[in-house]
Amino acid sequence: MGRSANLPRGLRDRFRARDGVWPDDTGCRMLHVDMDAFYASVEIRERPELASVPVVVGGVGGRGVVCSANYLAREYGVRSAMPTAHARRLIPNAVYLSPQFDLYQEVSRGVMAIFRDITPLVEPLSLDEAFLDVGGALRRLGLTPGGVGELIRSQVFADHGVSCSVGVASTKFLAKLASGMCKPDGMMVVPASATLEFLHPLPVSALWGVGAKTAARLEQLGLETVGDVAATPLPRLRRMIGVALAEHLFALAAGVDDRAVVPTSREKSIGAEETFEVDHYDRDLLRRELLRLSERSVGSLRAKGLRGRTVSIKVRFSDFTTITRSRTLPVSTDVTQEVYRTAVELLDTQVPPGAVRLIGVRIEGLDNADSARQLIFDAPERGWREAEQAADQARSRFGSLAVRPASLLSDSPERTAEFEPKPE
DNA sequence: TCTGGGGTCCTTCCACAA
DNA sequence: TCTGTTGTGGAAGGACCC
Repeated sequence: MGRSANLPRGLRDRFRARDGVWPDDTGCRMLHVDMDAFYASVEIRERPELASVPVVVGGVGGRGVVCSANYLAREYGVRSAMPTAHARRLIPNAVYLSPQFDLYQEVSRGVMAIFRDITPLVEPLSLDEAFLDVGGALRRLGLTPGGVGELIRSQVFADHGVSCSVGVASTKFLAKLASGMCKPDGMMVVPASATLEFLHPLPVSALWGVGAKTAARLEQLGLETVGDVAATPLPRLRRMIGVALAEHLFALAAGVDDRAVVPTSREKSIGAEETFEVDHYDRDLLRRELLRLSERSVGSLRAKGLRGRTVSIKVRFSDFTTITRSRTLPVSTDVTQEVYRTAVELLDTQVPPGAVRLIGVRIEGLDNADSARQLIFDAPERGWREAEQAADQARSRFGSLAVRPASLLSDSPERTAEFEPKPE
Protein backbone atom coordinates (compact mmCIF):
# COMPACT_ATOMS: atom_id res chain seq x y z
CA MET A 1 0.00 0.00 0.00
CA GLY A 2 1.06 3.60 0.40
CA ARG A 3 3.28 4.22 -2.57
CA SER A 4 0.76 2.71 -4.99
CA ALA A 5 -1.53 5.72 -4.64
CA ASN A 6 -3.11 6.88 -7.86
CA LEU A 7 -3.45 10.24 -9.49
CA PRO A 8 -6.70 11.54 -10.94
CA ARG A 9 -6.95 9.91 -14.35
CA GLY A 10 -6.35 13.06 -16.40
CA LEU A 11 -3.10 13.88 -14.64
CA ARG A 12 -1.97 10.28 -14.82
CA ASP A 13 -2.42 10.19 -18.56
CA ARG A 14 -0.52 13.43 -18.87
CA PHE A 15 2.61 12.12 -17.14
CA ARG A 16 2.64 8.63 -18.55
CA ALA A 17 4.92 7.87 -21.52
CA ARG A 18 3.04 6.60 -24.56
CA ASP A 19 4.28 5.52 -28.00
CA GLY A 20 7.77 6.81 -27.33
CA VAL A 21 6.52 10.23 -26.21
CA TRP A 22 6.80 11.63 -22.69
CA PRO A 23 6.61 15.00 -20.90
CA ASP A 24 9.54 17.39 -20.52
CA ASP A 25 12.28 15.50 -18.65
CA THR A 26 14.78 18.35 -18.33
CA GLY A 27 16.49 18.12 -14.94
CA CYS A 28 14.93 14.73 -14.15
CA ARG A 29 18.11 12.87 -13.31
CA MET A 30 16.59 10.38 -10.85
CA LEU A 31 15.22 7.08 -12.14
CA HIS A 32 13.43 4.50 -10.04
CA VAL A 33 13.25 1.10 -11.68
CA ASP A 34 10.83 -1.44 -10.22
CA MET A 35 10.43 -4.96 -11.58
CA ASP A 36 6.80 -5.96 -12.19
CA ALA A 37 5.56 -8.78 -9.89
CA PHE A 38 9.18 -9.86 -9.83
CA TYR A 39 9.17 -13.32 -8.23
CA ALA A 40 6.03 -14.36 -10.11
CA SER A 41 7.43 -13.04 -13.40
CA VAL A 42 10.65 -15.01 -12.97
CA GLU A 43 8.64 -18.17 -12.24
CA ILE A 44 6.56 -17.61 -15.37
CA ARG A 45 9.71 -17.01 -17.42
CA GLU A 46 10.94 -20.43 -16.24
CA ARG A 47 7.58 -22.10 -16.96
CA PRO A 48 5.89 -20.19 -19.82
CA GLU A 49 2.80 -22.41 -19.58
CA LEU A 50 1.93 -20.43 -16.40
CA ALA A 51 1.60 -17.16 -18.33
CA SER A 52 -2.16 -17.49 -18.72
CA VAL A 53 -3.04 -18.54 -15.15
CA PRO A 54 -2.99 -16.77 -11.76
CA VAL A 55 0.38 -17.39 -10.07
CA VAL A 56 1.06 -16.76 -6.38
CA VAL A 57 4.55 -17.03 -4.87
CA GLY A 58 4.82 -17.23 -1.10
CA GLY A 59 4.91 -19.37 2.01
CA VAL A 60 2.76 -22.39 1.32
CA GLY A 61 2.59 -23.53 4.97
CA GLY A 62 -0.36 -22.81 7.22
CA ARG A 63 1.11 -19.47 8.28
CA GLY A 64 2.72 -18.35 5.05
CA VAL A 65 2.06 -15.04 3.34
CA VAL A 66 2.12 -13.97 -0.30
CA CYS A 67 5.47 -12.60 -1.53
CA SER A 68 4.43 -11.89 -5.09
CA ALA A 69 1.43 -12.45 -7.34
CA ASN A 70 1.10 -11.95 -11.08
CA TYR A 71 -1.44 -9.46 -12.39
CA LEU A 72 -3.98 -12.17 -13.19
CA ALA A 73 -3.98 -13.16 -9.52
CA ARG A 74 -4.22 -9.52 -8.44
CA GLU A 75 -7.48 -9.19 -10.38
CA TYR A 76 -8.99 -11.49 -7.75
CA GLY A 77 -7.77 -9.26 -4.93
CA VAL A 78 -4.57 -11.12 -4.02
CA ARG A 79 -1.92 -8.77 -2.66
CA SER A 80 1.58 -9.25 -1.31
CA ALA A 81 1.78 -9.79 2.47
CA MET A 82 -1.71 -11.32 2.45
CA PRO A 83 -1.87 -14.71 4.24
CA THR A 84 -1.59 -17.45 1.64
CA ALA A 85 -4.61 -19.15 3.21
CA HIS A 86 -6.65 -16.05 2.36
CA ALA A 87 -5.34 -16.06 -1.22
CA ARG A 88 -6.35 -19.73 -1.55
CA ARG A 89 -9.91 -18.82 -0.60
CA LEU A 90 -9.95 -16.06 -3.23
CA ILE A 91 -8.48 -18.23 -6.03
CA PRO A 92 -8.47 -21.92 -5.15
CA ASN A 93 -7.28 -22.90 -8.63
CA ALA A 94 -4.28 -20.55 -8.85
CA VAL A 95 -0.76 -22.00 -9.02
CA TYR A 96 0.95 -21.65 -5.60
CA LEU A 97 4.75 -21.76 -5.56
CA SER A 98 7.39 -21.59 -2.83
CA PRO A 99 9.94 -18.82 -3.45
CA GLN A 100 13.30 -19.71 -5.03
CA PHE A 101 15.40 -16.84 -3.71
CA ASP A 102 18.62 -18.08 -5.32
CA LEU A 103 17.01 -17.84 -8.73
CA TYR A 104 15.60 -14.34 -8.08
CA GLN A 105 19.01 -13.24 -6.81
CA GLU A 106 20.65 -14.43 -9.99
CA VAL A 107 18.18 -12.54 -12.20
CA SER A 108 18.53 -9.49 -9.95
CA ARG A 109 22.32 -9.50 -10.34
CA GLY A 110 21.90 -9.50 -14.12
CA VAL A 111 19.41 -6.63 -14.05
CA MET A 112 21.60 -4.56 -11.70
CA ALA A 113 24.53 -5.15 -14.07
CA ILE A 114 22.50 -3.54 -16.88
CA PHE A 115 21.93 -0.51 -14.63
CA ARG A 116 25.65 -0.28 -13.80
CA ASP A 117 26.54 -0.33 -17.49
CA ILE A 118 24.53 2.87 -17.76
CA THR A 119 25.75 4.64 -14.61
CA PRO A 120 27.86 3.74 -11.58
CA LEU A 121 25.34 5.63 -9.44
CA VAL A 122 22.98 2.70 -8.74
CA GLU A 123 21.38 2.21 -5.33
CA PRO A 124 19.60 -1.14 -5.02
CA LEU A 125 16.71 -1.05 -2.51
CA SER A 126 15.91 -4.74 -2.72
CA LEU A 127 16.20 -7.56 -5.25
CA ASP A 128 13.63 -5.96 -7.51
CA GLU A 129 14.14 -2.20 -7.40
CA ALA A 130 16.83 0.44 -7.57
CA PHE A 131 17.44 4.16 -7.87
CA LEU A 132 19.72 5.40 -10.63
CA ASP A 133 21.21 8.88 -10.98
CA VAL A 134 21.64 9.23 -14.74
CA GLY A 135 22.65 12.92 -14.72
CA GLY A 136 26.27 12.16 -15.59
CA ALA A 137 25.48 9.55 -18.24
CA LEU A 138 23.21 11.55 -20.54
CA ARG A 139 25.86 13.10 -22.76
CA ARG A 140 27.76 9.82 -23.18
CA LEU A 141 24.58 8.00 -24.14
CA GLY A 142 23.18 10.85 -26.23
CA LEU A 143 19.81 10.43 -24.50
CA THR A 144 17.47 12.35 -22.23
CA PRO A 145 16.44 10.72 -18.89
CA GLY A 146 13.24 9.39 -20.48
CA GLY A 147 15.33 7.84 -23.25
CA VAL A 148 17.50 6.11 -20.65
CA GLY A 149 14.34 4.79 -19.00
CA GLU A 150 13.12 3.28 -22.26
CA LEU A 151 16.57 1.85 -22.97
CA ILE A 152 16.57 0.12 -19.57
CA ARG A 153 13.08 -1.27 -20.04
CA SER A 154 13.83 -2.78 -23.43
CA GLN A 155 17.21 -4.17 -22.38
CA VAL A 156 15.92 -5.78 -19.18
CA PHE A 157 13.15 -7.50 -21.11
CA ALA A 158 15.45 -8.59 -23.96
CA ASP A 159 18.12 -10.02 -21.65
CA HIS A 160 16.00 -11.45 -18.81
CA GLY A 161 12.47 -11.92 -20.15
CA VAL A 162 10.80 -9.90 -17.36
CA SER A 163 9.26 -6.44 -17.52
CA CYS A 164 9.88 -3.43 -15.31
CA SER A 165 8.40 0.02 -14.75
CA VAL A 166 10.40 3.23 -14.56
CA GLY A 167 9.72 6.52 -12.80
CA VAL A 168 11.68 9.55 -14.02
CA ALA A 169 11.80 12.72 -11.90
CA SER A 170 13.96 15.33 -10.24
CA THR A 171 13.98 13.57 -6.83
CA LYS A 172 14.06 10.03 -5.52
CA PHE A 173 10.66 10.28 -3.86
CA LEU A 174 8.91 11.51 -7.00
CA ALA A 175 10.64 8.90 -9.16
CA LYS A 176 9.50 6.15 -6.83
CA LEU A 177 5.93 7.39 -6.79
CA ALA A 178 5.95 7.62 -10.57
CA SER A 179 7.19 4.07 -11.12
CA GLY A 180 4.44 2.76 -8.87
CA MET A 181 1.79 4.62 -10.85
CA CYS A 182 2.71 3.33 -14.29
CA LYS A 183 2.80 -0.39 -13.44
CA PRO A 184 2.95 -2.78 -15.05
CA ASP A 185 5.38 -2.35 -17.91
CA GLY A 186 5.23 1.44 -18.14
CA MET A 187 7.16 4.66 -17.69
CA MET A 188 6.11 7.94 -16.09
CA VAL A 189 7.93 11.27 -16.18
CA VAL A 190 7.23 14.00 -13.62
CA PRO A 191 8.51 17.31 -15.04
CA ALA A 192 10.31 19.38 -12.42
CA SER A 193 7.92 22.27 -13.12
CA ALA A 194 4.88 20.06 -12.38
CA THR A 195 6.07 18.68 -9.03
CA LEU A 196 3.36 20.19 -6.83
CA GLU A 197 0.61 19.63 -9.38
CA PHE A 198 1.58 15.93 -9.35
CA LEU A 199 2.04 15.63 -5.61
CA HIS A 200 -0.70 17.61 -3.91
CA PRO A 201 -3.82 15.66 -5.02
CA LEU A 202 -2.34 12.39 -3.67
CA PRO A 203 -3.57 10.87 -0.39
CA VAL A 204 -1.26 11.25 2.63
CA SER A 205 -0.52 7.52 2.46
CA ALA A 206 1.51 8.25 -0.69
CA LEU A 207 4.17 9.95 1.45
CA TRP A 208 7.24 7.85 2.24
CA GLY A 209 7.04 6.95 5.92
CA VAL A 210 3.25 7.12 6.20
CA GLY A 211 1.83 3.65 6.80
CA ALA A 212 -1.59 2.62 8.05
CA LYS A 213 -1.17 4.04 11.57
CA THR A 214 0.22 7.43 10.61
CA ALA A 215 -2.29 7.79 7.75
CA ALA A 216 -5.14 7.15 10.16
CA ARG A 217 -3.71 9.68 12.59
CA LEU A 218 -3.26 12.34 9.92
CA GLU A 219 -6.77 11.78 8.59
CA GLN A 220 -8.14 12.00 12.11
CA LEU A 221 -6.45 15.40 12.31
CA GLY A 222 -8.13 16.47 9.09
CA LEU A 223 -5.16 15.99 6.75
CA GLU A 224 -6.22 13.78 3.85
CA THR A 225 -4.00 14.80 0.95
CA VAL A 226 -0.35 15.66 0.47
CA GLY A 227 -1.52 19.19 -0.28
CA ASP A 228 -3.15 19.34 3.17
CA VAL A 229 0.17 18.43 4.79
CA ALA A 230 2.01 21.06 2.74
CA ALA A 231 -0.52 23.70 3.83
CA THR A 232 -0.15 22.94 7.54
CA PRO A 233 2.27 25.23 9.43
CA LEU A 234 5.34 23.20 10.43
CA PRO A 235 5.16 24.03 14.18
CA ARG A 236 1.59 22.72 14.26
CA LEU A 237 2.59 19.59 12.36
CA ARG A 238 5.43 19.01 14.85
CA ARG A 239 2.97 19.12 17.73
CA MET A 240 0.63 16.73 15.93
CA ILE A 241 2.99 13.94 14.91
CA GLY A 242 6.40 14.57 16.46
CA VAL A 243 9.39 16.55 15.30
CA ALA A 244 11.25 14.09 13.08
CA LEU A 245 8.22 12.78 11.20
CA ALA A 246 6.72 16.26 10.80
CA GLU A 247 9.87 17.69 9.26
CA HIS A 248 10.30 14.69 7.00
CA LEU A 249 6.71 14.76 5.70
CA PHE A 250 6.57 18.54 5.41
CA ALA A 251 9.65 18.51 3.16
CA LEU A 252 8.35 15.67 0.99
CA ALA A 253 4.95 17.37 0.64
CA ALA A 254 6.69 20.50 -0.63
CA GLY A 255 8.56 18.40 -3.20
CA VAL A 256 11.84 18.82 -1.31
CA ASP A 257 13.96 15.66 -1.23
CA ASP A 258 17.69 16.19 -1.62
CA ARG A 259 18.76 12.61 -0.91
CA ALA A 260 21.46 11.55 -3.33
CA VAL A 261 21.84 8.08 -4.83
CA VAL A 262 24.17 6.14 -2.52
CA PRO A 263 25.72 3.17 -4.34
CA THR A 264 27.04 1.38 -1.23
CA SER A 265 25.41 1.32 2.14
CA ARG A 266 26.63 -0.60 5.17
CA GLU A 267 24.32 -2.93 7.00
CA LYS A 268 23.48 -1.98 10.58
CA SER A 269 22.17 -5.35 11.72
CA ILE A 270 21.91 -8.94 10.55
CA GLY A 271 19.43 -11.46 11.86
CA ALA A 272 17.19 -14.41 11.25
CA GLU A 273 13.79 -15.36 12.54
CA GLU A 274 11.31 -18.16 12.12
CA THR A 275 7.58 -18.54 12.55
CA PHE A 276 6.61 -22.01 13.68
CA GLU A 277 3.86 -24.00 11.99
CA VAL A 278 2.35 -24.50 15.46
CA ASP A 279 3.00 -22.60 18.69
CA HIS A 280 5.60 -24.04 21.07
CA TYR A 281 5.94 -23.95 24.86
CA ASP A 282 8.97 -26.23 25.00
CA ARG A 283 12.02 -24.25 26.13
CA ASP A 284 14.49 -26.89 24.91
CA LEU A 285 13.01 -26.67 21.46
CA LEU A 286 13.23 -22.85 21.59
CA ARG A 287 16.89 -23.06 22.64
CA ARG A 288 17.61 -25.40 19.74
CA GLU A 289 15.93 -22.95 17.39
CA LEU A 290 18.08 -20.16 18.84
CA LEU A 291 21.16 -22.21 17.97
CA ARG A 292 19.95 -22.67 14.39
CA LEU A 293 19.16 -18.95 14.02
CA SER A 294 22.44 -17.89 15.67
CA GLU A 295 24.29 -20.11 13.23
CA ARG A 296 22.44 -18.57 10.28
CA SER A 297 22.93 -14.97 11.43
CA VAL A 298 26.59 -15.32 12.36
CA GLY A 299 27.20 -17.20 9.10
CA SER A 300 25.97 -14.15 7.14
CA LEU A 301 27.99 -11.91 9.44
CA ARG A 302 31.23 -13.80 8.79
CA ALA A 303 30.52 -14.08 5.06
CA LYS A 304 30.46 -10.28 4.95
CA GLY A 305 33.58 -9.87 7.08
CA LEU A 306 31.64 -8.25 9.93
CA ARG A 307 31.34 -8.64 13.69
CA GLY A 308 28.60 -7.40 15.98
CA ARG A 309 28.36 -6.26 19.58
CA THR A 310 24.70 -6.36 20.57
CA VAL A 311 22.74 -9.60 20.54
CA SER A 312 18.99 -9.28 20.56
CA ILE A 313 16.27 -11.89 20.55
CA LYS A 314 12.67 -11.44 19.49
CA VAL A 315 9.80 -13.56 20.77
CA ARG A 316 6.26 -13.37 19.44
CA PHE A 317 3.60 -15.10 21.50
CA SER A 318 0.44 -16.77 20.26
CA ASP A 319 -1.60 -13.57 20.83
CA PHE A 320 0.87 -11.74 18.57
CA THR A 321 2.37 -9.64 21.36
CA THR A 322 6.05 -9.32 20.61
CA ILE A 323 8.96 -8.63 22.93
CA THR A 324 12.63 -7.99 22.19
CA ARG A 325 15.45 -8.39 24.68
CA SER A 326 19.05 -7.46 24.03
CA ARG A 327 22.47 -7.50 25.59
CA THR A 328 25.59 -5.59 24.55
CA LEU A 329 28.81 -7.59 24.80
CA PRO A 330 32.09 -6.08 26.04
CA VAL A 331 33.65 -6.65 22.61
CA SER A 332 32.14 -7.45 19.23
CA THR A 333 32.04 -11.03 18.04
CA ASP A 334 31.62 -13.24 14.99
CA VAL A 335 31.44 -16.48 16.95
CA THR A 336 28.18 -18.46 16.81
CA GLN A 337 28.74 -19.93 20.27
CA GLU A 338 28.99 -16.49 21.88
CA VAL A 339 25.85 -15.23 20.16
CA TYR A 340 23.97 -18.42 20.96
CA ARG A 341 25.02 -18.35 24.62
CA THR A 342 23.88 -14.73 24.97
CA ALA A 343 20.59 -15.46 23.20
CA VAL A 344 19.87 -18.40 25.52
CA GLU A 345 20.65 -16.29 28.59
CA LEU A 346 18.17 -13.69 27.38
CA LEU A 347 15.55 -16.36 26.75
CA ASP A 348 16.07 -18.04 30.12
CA THR A 349 16.20 -14.92 32.25
CA GLN A 350 13.95 -12.38 30.52
CA VAL A 351 11.24 -14.15 28.54
CA PRO A 352 8.15 -15.27 30.47
CA PRO A 353 6.70 -18.70 29.71
CA GLY A 354 3.97 -18.93 27.10
CA ALA A 355 3.02 -20.24 23.67
CA VAL A 356 5.57 -18.94 21.17
CA ARG A 357 4.78 -18.57 17.46
CA LEU A 358 7.99 -16.82 16.33
CA ILE A 359 11.53 -16.57 17.60
CA GLY A 360 14.43 -14.59 16.15
CA VAL A 361 18.05 -13.60 16.69
CA ARG A 362 19.59 -10.33 15.52
CA ILE A 363 23.10 -8.94 15.83
CA GLU A 364 23.51 -5.16 15.91
CA GLY A 365 26.33 -2.66 16.32
CA LEU A 366 28.24 -4.09 13.36
CA ASP A 367 31.82 -3.25 12.55
CA ASN A 368 34.51 -4.54 10.31
CA ALA A 369 36.00 -7.85 11.50
CA ASP A 370 39.59 -6.72 10.86
CA SER A 371 39.31 -3.39 12.64
CA ALA A 372 37.47 -4.94 15.58
CA ARG A 373 39.70 -7.90 16.29
CA GLN A 374 40.76 -7.93 19.92
CA LEU A 375 42.88 -11.01 20.34
CA ILE A 376 43.96 -10.17 23.85
CA PHE A 377 40.50 -9.94 25.35
CA ASP A 378 38.66 -12.56 23.38
CA ALA A 379 41.31 -15.26 23.36
CA PRO A 380 38.99 -17.91 24.86
CA GLU A 381 36.74 -17.55 21.79
CA ARG A 382 39.54 -18.12 19.32
CA GLY A 383 39.12 -21.88 19.35
CA TRP A 384 35.46 -21.53 18.45
CA ARG A 385 36.13 -18.95 15.75
CA GLU A 386 38.74 -21.13 14.08
CA ALA A 387 36.45 -24.16 14.24
CA GLU A 388 33.54 -22.16 12.81
CA GLN A 389 35.68 -20.71 10.03
CA ALA A 390 36.74 -24.23 9.08
CA ALA A 391 33.05 -25.22 9.08
CA ASP A 392 32.24 -22.22 6.84
CA GLN A 393 34.84 -23.46 4.36
CA ALA A 394 33.47 -27.00 4.45
CA ARG A 395 29.95 -25.71 3.86
CA SER A 396 31.06 -23.57 0.94
CA ARG A 397 32.66 -26.67 -0.65
CA PHE A 398 30.19 -29.41 0.25
CA GLY A 399 26.88 -27.64 0.89
CA SER A 400 25.09 -26.08 3.84
CA LEU A 401 24.36 -29.39 5.57
CA ALA A 402 27.96 -30.59 5.49
CA VAL A 403 28.72 -29.39 9.02
CA ARG A 404 26.04 -29.07 11.70
CA PRO A 405 26.09 -28.76 15.48
CA ALA A 406 25.31 -32.16 17.00
CA SER A 407 22.17 -30.85 18.67
CA LEU A 408 20.68 -29.92 15.31
CA LEU A 409 21.15 -33.43 13.93
CA SER A 410 18.50 -34.79 16.26
CA ASP A 411 14.98 -33.77 17.09
CA SER A 412 15.52 -34.86 20.65
CA PRO A 413 15.10 -31.71 22.78
CA GLU A 414 17.47 -32.84 25.53
CA ARG A 415 20.39 -32.63 23.10
CA THR A 416 20.27 -28.84 23.17
CA ALA A 417 20.69 -28.73 26.92
CA GLU A 418 23.89 -30.75 26.52
CA PHE A 419 25.25 -28.39 23.90
CA GLU A 420 27.21 -26.07 26.14
CA PRO A 421 30.13 -24.10 24.73
CA LYS A 422 33.43 -25.74 25.64
CA PRO A 423 36.18 -23.81 23.92
CA GLU A 424 39.54 -25.47 23.94
C1' DT B 1 -8.19 -12.62 6.86
C1' DC B 2 -5.21 -13.24 10.75
C1' DT B 3 -1.10 -11.62 10.02
C1' DG B 4 6.61 -13.82 6.81
C1' DG B 5 11.25 -12.38 6.95
C1' DG B 6 14.92 -9.12 6.67
C1' DG B 7 15.81 -4.86 7.60
C1' DT B 8 15.92 0.73 9.14
C1' DC B 9 14.68 4.52 11.87
C1' DC B 10 12.45 6.98 15.59
C1' DT B 11 10.70 7.65 20.29
C1' DT B 12 10.60 6.83 25.01
C1' DC B 13 12.44 5.38 29.22
C1' DC B 14 16.09 4.68 32.38
C1' DA B 15 20.61 4.88 34.48
C1' DC B 16 24.61 7.22 34.98
C1' DA B 17 27.96 10.93 34.80
C1' DA B 18 29.37 15.64 34.63
C1' DT C 1 25.79 17.43 50.32
C1' DC C 2 21.71 18.00 47.83
C1' DT C 3 19.11 19.26 43.79
C1' DG C 4 18.40 20.30 39.13
C1' DT C 5 20.03 20.12 34.34
C1' DT C 6 21.99 18.17 30.44
C1' DG C 7 24.11 14.75 27.68
C1' DT C 8 24.86 10.02 26.49
C1' DG C 9 24.29 5.19 25.81
C1' DG C 10 21.63 1.11 26.22
C1' DA C 11 17.27 -1.12 26.04
C1' DA C 12 12.67 -1.76 24.42
C1' DG C 13 8.90 -1.04 21.47
C1' DG C 14 6.62 0.53 17.42
C1' DA C 15 6.03 1.97 12.65
C1' DC C 16 7.55 1.45 8.34
C1' DC C 17 9.89 -0.32 4.07
C1' DC C 18 10.23 -4.15 0.38
